Amino acid sequence: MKQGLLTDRQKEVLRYRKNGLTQQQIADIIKTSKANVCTIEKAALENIARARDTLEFLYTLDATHLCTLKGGLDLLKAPEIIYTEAEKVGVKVKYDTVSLINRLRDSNPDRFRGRQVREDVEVYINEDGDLYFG
Amino acid sequence: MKQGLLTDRQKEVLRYRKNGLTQQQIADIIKTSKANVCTIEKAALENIARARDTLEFLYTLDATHLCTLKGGLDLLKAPEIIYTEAEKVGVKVKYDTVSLINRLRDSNPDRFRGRQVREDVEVYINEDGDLYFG
DNA sequence: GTGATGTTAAGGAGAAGTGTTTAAATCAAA
DNA sequence: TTTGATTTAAACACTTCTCCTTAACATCAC
Repeated sequence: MKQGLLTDRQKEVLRYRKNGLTQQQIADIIKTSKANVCTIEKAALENIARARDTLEFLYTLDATHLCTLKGGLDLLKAPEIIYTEAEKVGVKVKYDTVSLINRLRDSNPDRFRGRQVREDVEVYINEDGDLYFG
Repeated sequence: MKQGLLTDRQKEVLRYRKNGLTQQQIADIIKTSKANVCTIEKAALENIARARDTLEFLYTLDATHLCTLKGGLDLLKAPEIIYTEAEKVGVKVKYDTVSLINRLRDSNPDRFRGRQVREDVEVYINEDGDLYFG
């Protein structure tokens, strides 16, 4: 099985960066353009973020499905819906209104436009009142 | 940015599996063959393993490069090399000979053939004597 | 402004991943 | 042994990723 998201190239660049080299210096070493080094580094960081996100998802498997935030919904109405649903299943949400909205928006910025939910968002909650969005 | 390694299909299958459904039952629900469900589930688990592996790599960034095991090297000679190098940098390796070899082989099975190292393997060590291979 | 650093966009070639089907193989339990 | 569950392999169309180049743009320090 292929293992690890990062390519050899990406690891190489990350190591050099960790050692404080500039993109130009790295470009000289690995014989390519600095633009390319930038691209490779960016891809590497995205891959790391994706890895984190993937493991984050595993939590939703242990959590129970709470509700679905329908596309078109006003983001500011989400907390009340979630609090109500959480109460039904007897769990206290561990986030206040503001941090709940922040968590929601941070979970996947692409799914929101201003105050509006663009696509359906599934909401999961675990025993601790932790929320996950999928 | 695309986020998460798992496709919707893969998440769907994992959720049904978590709920105890058989591959056949899932196949009926999502209207495909059970073989396909198996493939999707397997791919999902591989992706999760890859995510873990990716984050594991981050540790090597905080570690210092110890040495390179050259292709063709006898695997059984690796521990001595590593112990010697670790001593030079003043760190005690936290693995005995046997578990060191196991860790090495587990790190990436493809890189070994029997007792022989096929490709160069970079060895990293951190302050705790933990080893990472890249 | 000049130079160094970093980012972004557009495009291309090759590699890899995904979902799918079909068919065959393994495995455990009734 | 027969049945249900799971796994594997091969093949195919599609999509996405990766690395690369070139060229332009944005910061920031000197």
